[in-house]
Amino acid sequence: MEMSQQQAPEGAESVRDPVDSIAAAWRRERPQTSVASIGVVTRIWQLAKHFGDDRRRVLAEAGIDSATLDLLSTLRRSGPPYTLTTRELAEQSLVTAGAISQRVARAERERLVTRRPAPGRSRAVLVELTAAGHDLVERTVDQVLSREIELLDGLTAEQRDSLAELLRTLLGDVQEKLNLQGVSHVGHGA
Amino acid sequence: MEMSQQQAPEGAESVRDPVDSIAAAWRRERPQTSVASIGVVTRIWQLAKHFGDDRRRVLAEAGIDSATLDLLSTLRRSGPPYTLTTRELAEQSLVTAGAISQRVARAERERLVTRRPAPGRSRAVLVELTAAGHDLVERTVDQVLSREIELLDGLTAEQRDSLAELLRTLLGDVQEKLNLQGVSHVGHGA
DNA sequence: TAAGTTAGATTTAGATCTAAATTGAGGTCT
DNA sequence: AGACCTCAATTTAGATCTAAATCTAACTTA
Repeated sequence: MEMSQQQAPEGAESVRDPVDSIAAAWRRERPQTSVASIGVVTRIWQLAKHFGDDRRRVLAEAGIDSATLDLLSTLRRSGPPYTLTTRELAEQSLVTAGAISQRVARAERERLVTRRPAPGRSRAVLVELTAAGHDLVERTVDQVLSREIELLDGLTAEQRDSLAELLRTLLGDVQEKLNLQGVSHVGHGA
Repeated sequence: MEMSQQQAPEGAESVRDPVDSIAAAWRRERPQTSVASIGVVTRIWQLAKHFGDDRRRVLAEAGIDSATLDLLSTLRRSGPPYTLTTRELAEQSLVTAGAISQRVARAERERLVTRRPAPGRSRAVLVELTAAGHDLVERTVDQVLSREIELLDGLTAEQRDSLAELLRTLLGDVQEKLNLQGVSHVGHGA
């Protein structure tokens, strides 16, 4: 249950949407503040919030949550034998190792995955999709992705592509700056 | 403590970054799946995660969390008398009314805001920034916004502006589709 | 005015996450 | 061999959020 908002137009120049109003308000209240990032960062933040909230609602009807779908999708996408180590899962999911342990434990409790020590000399743990887990992904992934396409359909294909291109550049920069390399999708992350 | 990731190149065509690999993996595993949204949605999701994680780290050093800064910033930005109703706060923060109650209760415990019933016939509650809350915002907002500018500085000014423009369009569409109107910033939301 | 309704804020229950502490298998050094 | 060390996974502690239940003041209506 998320809130919505209304914003009265604000400062001097053209205030074209509520995010512009935020920048305008800062300029008015603290003229020395640099608001150059707001138009990009706040909109990314809000879009992610909306996408995430919407996905939660879509998935609630299917009886699964985003974190679990993220886990199952990562395994499904990896192809047969649908098995990854917990480390590989953590790398792709952008969450801590502790969160992965908990996600796997939950999914295991629901019989969506199994967990076993890797053969050989490693301490790794292998997580494998069960038939039930596989079925659940097949039933839900397309729902989630079609809903996303619906949410994007106000953009022309050209706009969508230039947006994707700019985001790719930015994400690459940011990951480099954070000394990270992140990924995942359908799980937002799927 | 978030995880990073590495991705081996994948499918047939040009796989240019880890997000492309996700789309390529879906095309390989489920050719009927529509992956058109992934290049936009997943990148937005990951960027929001990185921005959020980074902000958390920046703010931890200053002894404040993103949710509290979001609250204080919204009040600060609104200008004198730095007072808003809880409803106004919820509208701008994109979180539930319950979350706002809890945020305000925490901030009140730390003497960063005060809370009192609105005069007149309404049931509204007025939340007002204290001097300590005002000081804390002044000390931290610029830190947060400069850090964001740093994270964006791989883009040229033109790229940043077209990105902001495309995001504005998309956010407008999405809010309309969700029958919402959302906002906030410096709080990611600030 | 009394009963019932509405609307906004708060509280509660339950889930999830991060960061830190712990565990335990393997490997190393002497 | 025995004592350490290292690394990955797990567990724990604590924080926060959503959704739903509750509370209560302000209205409505007969």
